[in-house]
Formats: sequence, C-alpha cells, structure tokens
Amino acid sequence: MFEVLVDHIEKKVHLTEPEKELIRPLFMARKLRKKQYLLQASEVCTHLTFVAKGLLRSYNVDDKGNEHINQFAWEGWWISDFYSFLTQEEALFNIDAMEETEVLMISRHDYEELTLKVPAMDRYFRILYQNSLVTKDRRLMSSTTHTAEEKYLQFAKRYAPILGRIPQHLIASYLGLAPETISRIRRKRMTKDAG
Amino acid sequence: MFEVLVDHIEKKVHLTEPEKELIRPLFMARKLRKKQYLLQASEVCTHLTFVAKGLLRSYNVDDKGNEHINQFAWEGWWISDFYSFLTQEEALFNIDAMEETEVLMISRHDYEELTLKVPAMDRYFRILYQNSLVTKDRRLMSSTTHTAEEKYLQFAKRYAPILGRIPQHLIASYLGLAPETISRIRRKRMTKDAG
DNA sequence: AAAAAACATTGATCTGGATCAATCAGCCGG
DNA sequence: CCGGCTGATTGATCCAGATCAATGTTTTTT
Repeated sequence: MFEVLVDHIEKKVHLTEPEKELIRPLFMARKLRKKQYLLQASEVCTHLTFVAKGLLRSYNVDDKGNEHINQFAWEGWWISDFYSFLTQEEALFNIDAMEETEVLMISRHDYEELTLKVPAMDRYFRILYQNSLVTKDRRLMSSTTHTAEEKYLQFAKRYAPILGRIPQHLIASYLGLAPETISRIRRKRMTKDAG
Repeated sequence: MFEVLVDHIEKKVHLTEPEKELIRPLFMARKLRKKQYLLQASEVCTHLTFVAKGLLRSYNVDDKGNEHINQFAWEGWWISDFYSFLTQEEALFNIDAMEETEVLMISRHDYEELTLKVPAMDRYFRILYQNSLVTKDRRLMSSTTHTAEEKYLQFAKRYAPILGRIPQHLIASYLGLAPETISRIRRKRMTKDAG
C-alpha cells in the first residue's frame, strides 16, 4: 500500500532509499467503509490524504441543504480540505468514501517535517499543485463559459476511466447542475445518435 | 524592481546572498502600457510573470465573443497561462495590462533551472501554489453555491484594496455576471443602506 | 473645451436550467 | 422473491439573471 504512494512520487521526483525510509513512518494507513466520513465540515482537517484504493468525494452543503461536490479522488489522488489543513480553522468541506477505500494519511506536523527534511518532497508537491492549478483553472473557465451540455460532455471525456463508478446525480452535483438536467442531456444525445 | 520580487520570496523562504545573485539574471524586466498584451490566446506562454507594479488581467473569449476574466494580478502576484507554460501548447487565455505595469519574467527553461539549483525556490513555489489552490477552491465553491449578490459582496470584501482600480464591468466578467446585474445589486444596497 | 470613447444605470423582456411532482427501474439484504 | 432503498426518467411550471435597448455619466484624446 505504501508502494502505491512511492510509485506515484517517483513518477515526479527521485527518492533515495534513506529518504523512502524516512517517509514511510510519517504515513498512517486507514481503511474506510462505503459512506464513512474522512472529514466533516466544522472539524479541523488534520491530515493530507492519499488514496491507495477506492473513491472519495469532498463536498460542501449550502443553506438549503444542497450538496455541492468539490472533488472526486481515486487511486493516486490526494484529497483534503486544504484551507482547513493549512490554517487549522474549521473545515468547510465534508469528505466521505463512495466505495470501500484505503488511504495513507500524513499530519500537518509531519507534512511540515517531510518537506523540510526531504527537499525532493517540496518539489513533488510543487509539481503536484502546479498540475492541480491547471485543472482548477480549466474547471473554473468551463463553469462560466460552457453550457450544461458542454460541461457534461467534457466531464464524461475527462473522467472516462471512472465514469462507471460515479452515479449520475453526483456528477450533476459536481458540475453544479440538477440531476434532471443530466438526464435530459443524455436522452437528447441518445436520440441524436440513433437518428 | 528586483527587490520587490526578493522581498516577496523572503516572506515565505530564506535565501542566501549567493542564491539571490543566482536568481537575479534569470529574470527579465519589462514595462507594459495600459491595454498592452502580455500574452494572446493561441500563442505559447513562454514566461511566468511577476507583477512589480500595476495591474493585469487574464481572460478567455468564448464563441459569442464574450470575455471571461480568469484572474487579476497586481503588485506581488504572479500571472501566466499555466497550462500553456507547462505544456508549451497554445494558450487559451489572453493577458493584458489594465494600467501602466512593470513586470519581471522568467522563461520555462530558467524556471526549471531555478527550481533545480535553488531548492528553496521549489519550496517557495510549493507554498505559493498551495495558497493559490485554496483560493481557487473557494472561488469554485462560491460559483456554484452563492447567488449573484453574495458573489459580488464577497468579491468586494476580498478585493477591497484594489476595488477602485477595477471597473465594474470587469468585476462582472470575473464573477460570471452581466454588468447590469452588478449595477442592480449596488442600487439595491444603496437604498437599503439609506433606509 | 469639444468630440469620442469607455463605463454605468435603468427598464422591459426572454430563457436555460432549476424546482416540483410523479413514476419507474435496479439492486441488495433478509 | 419481496419490500425498501437509491438512483433515473419525464413532464409541467417557475425564476434568477441574461439580453436587448436606451439614456446618462465620466474619462480620455485631441
């Protein structure tokens, strides 16, 4: 399980054996059942989480009780309420497991230590965040410039490998659409493909 | 001018004198007139840009010719089309100056070199991107969960120091609203405050 | 200081997608 | 193999904010 993490890191930076040995004890393994919370809004997010297996989502709940999904994280992704993790203020997001999931977690303190002791990890996270920023920029742009249909089609393309693992109403929630809207888009496409 | 950059970096990490000397020649200073492009969509974004003085915006233009502002960058901010910078593919964003502006720019090649030779800069950018991710998360959340009025008020609060430097219709464009909507929100507030 | 841009306001109307309200389908545990 | 979740579909209606169309104001240019 730790190997999944090391493999992921070594795709971006080189680690020496002693560095790997230093890293290992900083992570805590944990299993989550389907629907189990990893974090609830108004708690403090104490750990950064790496997904070794399974699927998680982060989401916030608005005044009217509607859920808005912020991120899906599956094998090889990191997830957290970054704001809360960095400031140690109350989290705004909930994170829970959509499947049986196995994760590796590192605490705020150990994360600081890790980046200070292993400069390659500063570099790893720098590259990781860099890529993440590109994704967020794209998503933000899509949210203002695209129609519901364009958003859905783009999502279906980008998330093709795990599309089957995400129920439609959660895709809707991620895209800021009503589930009915996704349903209608799909129907329209079906009939168009047939004709 | 270079000092503005070094000050900014040293708020996050420590630099030795030799490191500063190494960094200096990697940056190119440039002045921009109001309305001058720093980057146009479909060019390749070759440099990361630090704003020493002035105000820039990045934005994309949709099929209907509408501009959607992605970011404002003033003194102490970085701006680029990150996707294009990293991949050397065509940029999707335009970047131009909203005021007379002075910037420091670093090329893709020198950025690589910088982070390899000065690990503190990996750390600096790691922290920078980390904070940037928090901001983007917030903005994304706001875009799906808040009303037009909430978005505008939040913006006015967050951007208070430079609110006077940004025309209203550009705020509208940043928030994904019509200029008329901002106007109406303000009127409503005015009369409410008066009553 | 006049002309022209650029920006803001206001009102009337329109619309994409939300919301409300059923109904339907699949799956899973006992 | 049935009863109860959980999710998907379909139709009818509604609404926040867009769009269209003037008019007014401020800033820039010459």
